[in-house]
Amino acid sequence: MSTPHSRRGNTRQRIQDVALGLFSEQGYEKTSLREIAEELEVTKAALYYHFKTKEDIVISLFEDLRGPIDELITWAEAQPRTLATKQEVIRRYGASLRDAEPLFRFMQENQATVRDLAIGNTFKERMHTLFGLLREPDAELTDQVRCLTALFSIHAGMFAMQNLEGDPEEKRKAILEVATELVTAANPPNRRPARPDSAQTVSP
Amino acid sequence: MSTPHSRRGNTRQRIQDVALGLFSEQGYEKTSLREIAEELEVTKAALYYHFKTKEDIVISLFEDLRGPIDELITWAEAQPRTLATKQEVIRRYGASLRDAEPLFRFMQENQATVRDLAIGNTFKERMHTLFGLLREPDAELTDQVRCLTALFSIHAGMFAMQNLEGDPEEKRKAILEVATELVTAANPPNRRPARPDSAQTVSP
Amino acid sequence: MSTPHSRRGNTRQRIQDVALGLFSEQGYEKTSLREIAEELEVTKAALYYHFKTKEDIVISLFEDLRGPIDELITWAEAQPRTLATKQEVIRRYGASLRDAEPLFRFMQENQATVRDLAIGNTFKERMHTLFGLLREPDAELTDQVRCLTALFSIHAGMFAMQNLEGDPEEKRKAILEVATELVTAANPPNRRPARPDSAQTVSP
Amino acid sequence: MSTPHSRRGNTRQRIQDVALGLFSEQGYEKTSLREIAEELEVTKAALYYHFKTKEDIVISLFEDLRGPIDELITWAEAQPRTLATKQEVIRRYGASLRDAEPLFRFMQENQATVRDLAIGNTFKERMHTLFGLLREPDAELTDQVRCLTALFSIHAGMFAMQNLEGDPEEKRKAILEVATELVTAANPPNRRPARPDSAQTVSP
DNA sequence: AATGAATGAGGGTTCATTCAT
DNA sequence: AATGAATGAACCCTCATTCAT
Repeated sequence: MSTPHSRRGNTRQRIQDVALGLFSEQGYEKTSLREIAEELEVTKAALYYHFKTKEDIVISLFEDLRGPIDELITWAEAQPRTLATKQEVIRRYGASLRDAEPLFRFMQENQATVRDLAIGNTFKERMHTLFGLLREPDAELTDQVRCLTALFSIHAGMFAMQNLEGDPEEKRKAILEVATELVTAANPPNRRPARPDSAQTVSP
Repeated sequence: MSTPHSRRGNTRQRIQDVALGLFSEQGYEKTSLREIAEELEVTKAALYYHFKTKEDIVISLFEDLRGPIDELITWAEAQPRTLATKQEVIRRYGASLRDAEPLFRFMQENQATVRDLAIGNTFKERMHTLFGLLREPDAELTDQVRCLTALFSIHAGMFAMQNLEGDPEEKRKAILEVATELVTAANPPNRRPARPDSAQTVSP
Repeated sequence: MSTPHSRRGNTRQRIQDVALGLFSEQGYEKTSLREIAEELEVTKAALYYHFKTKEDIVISLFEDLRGPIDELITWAEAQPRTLATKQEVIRRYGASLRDAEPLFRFMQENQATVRDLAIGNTFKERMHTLFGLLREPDAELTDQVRCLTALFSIHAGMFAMQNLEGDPEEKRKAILEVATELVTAANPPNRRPARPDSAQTVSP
Repeated sequence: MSTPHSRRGNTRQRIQDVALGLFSEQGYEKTSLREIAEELEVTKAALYYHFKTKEDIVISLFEDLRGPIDELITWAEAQPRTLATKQEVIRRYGASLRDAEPLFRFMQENQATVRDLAIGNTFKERMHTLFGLLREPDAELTDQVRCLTALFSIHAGMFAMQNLEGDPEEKRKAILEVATELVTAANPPNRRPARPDSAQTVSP
């Protein structure tokens, strides 16, 4: 079962798994290919048979995420730009994240690295597109911030709350609830009477 | 002004400045001491005259922040645990961040690194303490999330909004406003009617 | 014509062609088997089906040249050691070179490599034998140099003149003419009145 | 005298010496920095203190040659374009070569490498300039070949004759003599009667 | 006739760090 | 207050080669 032979055929997958684990645990730069190879009990050179560079491993990891998020964007763009749609975007985005938690942890904690990893920009764009789907361009600044915060609370929340007591699934729900609230508040039904209570920013 | 002579005596400071700049621009691991030294037009060895290790430079950077935040904590702990106090905590925290923006950007984008940098834990604890000052331990999970999100929106918002149009100072204000709202919502005056309507925040 | 099917049976030849092309373009060490395989759209392992080692590919290339040159030597040794014979040696040698230009370019530009490639010595010996056929052992040093230069001008000339304007075939002719002149000058008909002006080398 | 201490200050020079030795003995690609470092009893990293890259070592070696050859070119360009000048060019060029024999051997035997070493082109240009100083642009093709051959015989001759018996200095003289002859033959005094007899060079 | 998967050795390069001066 | 010279460890990556299939 675990002889060199029986492993054939799934090495690529195993590399991805181990790499993601280590990258998200220790950071990208601090994880060496030697380390990955050792944990897999293969040689570094074996990694290079499956991936052209270290960066290529990361790229392949991101590819798994691309699909779901692109689908989400495509779906949202086809919907009417209503509050209900936006709330559903939040919900679905949260679901995507749950399935890709380690990868998001990696992104979250290695932003400086991801930033110039080429794939990084791709992702930033996706985020910006999502943001564009939630906000109204002519809305007040505070509303824009609400939408952004909604998005980020999903990202950050997941990891920040790991230390907190409580059932993970319930925490997830709570995060989504708050994010939904934020989006809701940012998209008032009538649009004119810009939340009477809201900040003293505009209006007399 | 910038002759070798006029630099006398402030090299330590200059190292910190350049290091912080590069760390927050490129990330900690990707910034080498050689790079720092070159930008300062001194030798690497000179850095070691002023700092014992690379990590020591980071530590010294964090020290500038320690004071203000410790003061904030001390102050808050001496206040009554009211909503007003919590709102003031948010306000003051936001102010601290503005003064230390590059350092926070560095923290934000190099979490994986900062995490095992010893000083990292110190900071995490501070954050946790701040969090403890905002939340009510027996509050509902969503309220806890609100407080956490308030804190994070201050962190993340600053950088995420750099791409957004608009006057920086106004954006800052908007972020603080949303954060304040979140804390406010998380600390309802009466405590019973756990806002089902949410967001509408204040009201009599 | 170039479908996988039509290639059947001539892979060995194709490897040689591509290898020679790359070796002479980029040098032996800088050309990897991966590169050769990729250009042929086969796997590296396929190369090993046809050749035992990388060096073996080179050896096989040289083998094509061995024949013609050995014939030339055999022929020359059977002739009377006259000037006419020597001139014909030059002519024939030049002809061999034209047919094997890339291989000679490879030799010329990778001497350091060829030198310890085993086949290298074989070739050096052939060259020395040719040299022996042109020169008179008891001739003056300058005459020996003339013969050597004749040989080299054929080698080097071909490549050095690539940058020069002019019809390739005419350039070839010009090179051969000069080489012939050199050999002629090195083998004076009478032998005694060794160019009165020439070096003070021998003398009575 | 040979303690780590007494070596101080001349390491750079020692690296150049050892590197040139090994490069010209074994070839550039086959000489590893480890090898150079070991022969010097320093670490590879020490090499990088003195030279930015492996290529940089080669460049530094070529720099020693640049001066003399540039001087030669400058001098020649200031002279009248007579046969005597050209003969003197050959003489001086030969002298330069003697002082830089190992480097020329390296160039000669690693052309494929030198070709894409950046400095390689620089040198090729110098050679072309020298060639331009010897030949008459409107001369017949054979005369052009004579000039080129003159230049090459100096290069190649040096190494090719190493295997030949005889005093090195005398061999050098012989080579120069032949090269001079070639240049002389390529620049007939009267210019019209394009020597059909050639080679007999001098004559009264 | 050729592939897929892997290896072991080694490549050049960079790093944080040290220490005598 | 700072330098010049060097180290040791590690890095990512590439190579020629092997072998079961």
